[in-house]
Amino acid sequence: MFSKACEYGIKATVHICIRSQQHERVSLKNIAEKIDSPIAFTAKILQSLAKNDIINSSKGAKGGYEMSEDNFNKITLLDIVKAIDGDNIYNGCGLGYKNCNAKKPCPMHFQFKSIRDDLKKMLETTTLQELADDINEGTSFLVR
Amino acid sequence: MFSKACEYGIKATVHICIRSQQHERVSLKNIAEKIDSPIAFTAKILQSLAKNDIINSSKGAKGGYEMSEDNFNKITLLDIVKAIDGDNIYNGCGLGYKNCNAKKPCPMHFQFKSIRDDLKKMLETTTLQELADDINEGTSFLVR
DNA sequence: ACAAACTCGGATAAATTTATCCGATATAGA
DNA sequence: TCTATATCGGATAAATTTATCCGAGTTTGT
Repeated sequence: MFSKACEYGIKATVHICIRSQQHERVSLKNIAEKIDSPIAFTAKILQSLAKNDIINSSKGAKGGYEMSEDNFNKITLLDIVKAIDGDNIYNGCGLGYKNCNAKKPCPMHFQFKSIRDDLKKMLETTTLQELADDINEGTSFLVR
Repeated sequence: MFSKACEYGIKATVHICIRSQQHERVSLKNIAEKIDSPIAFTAKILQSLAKNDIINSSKGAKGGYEMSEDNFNKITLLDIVKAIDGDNIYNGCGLGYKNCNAKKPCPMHFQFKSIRDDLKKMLETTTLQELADDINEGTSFLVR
């Protein structure tokens, strides 16, 4: 469904959000350990999340990544997915046609559209804060 | 969403179904031209569809691919997707965890599950016959 | 029996995604 | 100012997906 880069990006952002709620900055090393991801690859993903203003990064000693409090309930899964995988997964045609629309639909168009719309809606209504809170409450689990 | 191999596989099967409704066998070359796919790559995909009993292949002169009439309304999109991409897209965890379930859910688990279930339901209730009929009626389009 | 028209399947190659390495640069603290 | 600790970012490598090539085998029709 999502690329590995995107999976890592979501996990990382959730972890950063949780720690930022506790006013703690986290290092790349810490993140990669927590979410069990390759460290250097994770660095690239975090860079791109930072460039997209989803997280903030600080260089140097005591540096690391954090999320601004304002962003807790502003950033959604959609922001992350869009930044890493682009919008193809919830906007693109199921058969890969570039010119597929209601006027000239591919055979799967209408069946697919409602699923894509649901997916998009889910992504854009799920905030990082919700995800973090669930984990804090023990309702869901990031680390296995 | 789906791999390119899977997209080609769906398009090819729909085309084969349409021609089989007209009692015509189609060659690899004809299929690849119609669905605008790389011919040799398409051959591999057709081989795997044939091995999964979704289509039948015949070697030699006048050979090619066809679908048995019985299969028109038996084969669904799910059969094709399962044969080519596996079941991960509608069964797998959104964050890639292998041990993600209602008892130990990942942060996206429940939001995702309903979408995956919808996707699976759509795939397993859409038959090749329906797709072919829509095209025959001019309601949808395979060739652009 | 032979030739033409096909698919099969193994070996490669190209493209993309995932992953690693490392020097450059920035920051905190002694 | 110096050192330890971080991220940044460019180069490279490994793995996977996509795509190509071609000889072998099969079938039809002559």
